[in-house]
Order: sequence, then structure tokens, then C-alpha cells
Amino acid sequence: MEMSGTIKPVTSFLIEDILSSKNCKRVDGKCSSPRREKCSDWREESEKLSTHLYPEESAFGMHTGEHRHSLDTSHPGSSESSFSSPGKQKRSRAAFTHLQVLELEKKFSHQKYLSAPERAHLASTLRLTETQVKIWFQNRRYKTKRKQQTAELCKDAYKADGLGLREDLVRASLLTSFCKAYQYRPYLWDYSGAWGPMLW
DNA sequence: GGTGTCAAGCCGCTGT
DNA sequence: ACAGCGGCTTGACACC
Repeated sequence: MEMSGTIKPVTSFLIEDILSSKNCKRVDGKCSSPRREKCSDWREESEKLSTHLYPEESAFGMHTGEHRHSLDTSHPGSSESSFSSPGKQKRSRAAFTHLQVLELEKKFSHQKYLSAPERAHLASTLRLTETQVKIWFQNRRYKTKRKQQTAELCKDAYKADGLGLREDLVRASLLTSFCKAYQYRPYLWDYSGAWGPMLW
């Protein structure tokens, strides 16, 4: 369990070693956020990580074309950018590299839960902390569940809408709108609140 | 400025 | 006591 008040490592333990001091240069020139200040050229990082992951391969084969920096190149925030002052400290959100996410997704597609040794191995392979891997899987499971629930709800809504059930029509169309609007945030649907009686 | 995404925080619960 | 989980929520960020 994550203990309250504990400060999690927001950086990969070896990423700092990988990162160079030069500012990142984004292809479309949009990477200007303070969090990315120390972001190195993503190719450099990816190649180093790739070499670590695939020592038999000389280069990581995804370096062509446009790069979505926000997903591919960002790295977990540096310790300096996470919690610097003792009081109310600013939280930084680590952004995993494309390669890291790729490997995590690959693993997740095979197994939804990891044992401790498996997690440790994956963490060291991807140069993440075990906590980061654990949380990633946790969030990933929740995300999957959320999408499933949303899909089922929306399916029902569309069905009722399609059948033209008089008593369900208004409710269904409202629900359909909600499905579209809150596709990824079903928890915003307050069944018991003010909207509840109207929709349910 | 609004919105979507996602890592991380928080809390309660369960199993050992 | 501790670790891990689910179920949210928060905060940072990118994109429009």
C-alpha cells in the first residue's frame, strides 16, 4: 500500500544518468514546458534504453518521421522538479517513454497482474522503479475496466435509442450524449445525485 | 481557456 | 505490520 505522505520517486532511477543537460528540441517546436527543461534529445534516450533492452540490435527502429514528443520522448521528472520545498510541494508527473509504454503494454497484454519478481525484472529492464511499474499496471487495469463499463453502458443506451422505446427515448439520448462526452470518465456520472433521477 | 490524458496521491479493504 | 489491490481524485501537461 502506498503510505500517505510518502514521497514517491518521480524519476526513473537511472534516467538522470541517461539524460543530458541540453534542452529538448521538439520537431514542431512545442515542447516548451518547464517540466521538459532538462529533457534531452529523445532519440538519445531511446537509443540508450533500446540498447539496454535489445543489446543485440544496434538501433531502435522507431526513429523515423514525426515524433510525438509528448508521448515518446518525455521522461520521468527530475527529483529537483518534484518536491523541493518542505511544505506544500509541487507534484510532477513522470511521462514514460514510448519504448517503456510499449514494453509495459506488451507485458500487460499477456498478463494483467505481475508477481514481485516479474515486476522487479520489468522495472530494471525498463529502468523504472518497481513502484512505477506497479502503479502503471494498477492504472492500466482500472483504465481497461472503465472502458469496458462505458462501452456496455453506451451499448445499452444506443440499443434503447435504436429501438425507439418511448419511455427510454429521452433517457437514452441523454445517456448517449453522456457516453460521448464522458467516454473516459464514467465516474463523473453521478447516478444518485441531481442528474440521477433524470437519467436513471 | 477548455478538455483529454495519465502518473501519482489518497483511502479503504484484504491477505499474509 | 506490511504489501498490494480497487476505486476514485488530483495535478501537470499537451493539444485544440
